[in-house]
Amino acid sequence: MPELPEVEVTRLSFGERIRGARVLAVRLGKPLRWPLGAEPSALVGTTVGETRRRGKYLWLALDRGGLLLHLGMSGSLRFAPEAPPPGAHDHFDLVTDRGTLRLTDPRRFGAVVWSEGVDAAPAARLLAGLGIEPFDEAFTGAHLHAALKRRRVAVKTALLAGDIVVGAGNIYACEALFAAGIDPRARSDTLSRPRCERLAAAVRATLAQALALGGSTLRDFRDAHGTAGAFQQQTAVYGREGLPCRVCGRAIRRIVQAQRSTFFCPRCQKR
DNA sequence: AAGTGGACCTGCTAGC
DNA sequence: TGCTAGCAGGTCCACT
Repeated sequence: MPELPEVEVTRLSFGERIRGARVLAVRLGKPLRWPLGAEPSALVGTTVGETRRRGKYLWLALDRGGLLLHLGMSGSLRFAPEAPPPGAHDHFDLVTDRGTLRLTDPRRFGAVVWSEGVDAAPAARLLAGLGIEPFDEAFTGAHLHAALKRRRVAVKTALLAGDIVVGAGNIYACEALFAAGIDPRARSDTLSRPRCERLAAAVRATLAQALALGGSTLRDFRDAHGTAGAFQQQTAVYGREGLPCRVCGRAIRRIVQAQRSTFFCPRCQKR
């Protein structure tokens, strides 16, 4: 699910509300991708600080250390004053005096990991190697061009890898490539500087638009209030195999790259 | 060293 | 109606 817009929408929907809350209890469900790495009881009595995002990770600061959260493929967070009894897919509850922050994640690719700090293990190790933030001013066409030059993979694969720029997952990588008029199969080191300028701008614009629409809800994404996103209703290519391109009318194609579906318009997007 | 494929886990849908 | 194959928003790790 959750690419940068969904993670950021989630953060915005509970970060301020939970700030300053006192932790009353921690409840764990089935195992997630990694163990919590702390005794749940050790978190009780601490106070929640700032909620930050890095790539698709969230960092929830506590008095001492904090929690690094990832939503995986199917995770979502809710924060509400009253939480119903945990269901089969509710695998983490942070019960506070202002409400319960609950991770629901059917596939359990998500994670909640306690760490002494963002810059300490294990958080630091998970965040190491992440690419630049797309809304950072250092993410320029020049930066992208230089990074893509060092690879010899399909440009879509390079975007998805997340070590050049973070945040664009399968939906938004497809959408950004369409917006930039670039064939997802084009080899990363063949893209001209001007095309990289267009691609960098398209990545930012696509993510910004998705953010403004509350993200994409394909099946189960919700923000911390329980609200669904709306971006999925206006994708240009993602999930539109066989349907006419909104620009030229040609049928959108689906191919597989790096074991993921890629959608593109064979006329509007060029190598 | 970069590139590729498998692994993790569950649920839903299309097709027979 | 019921079963099965295929697919799903991510990313770490082992291997070539």
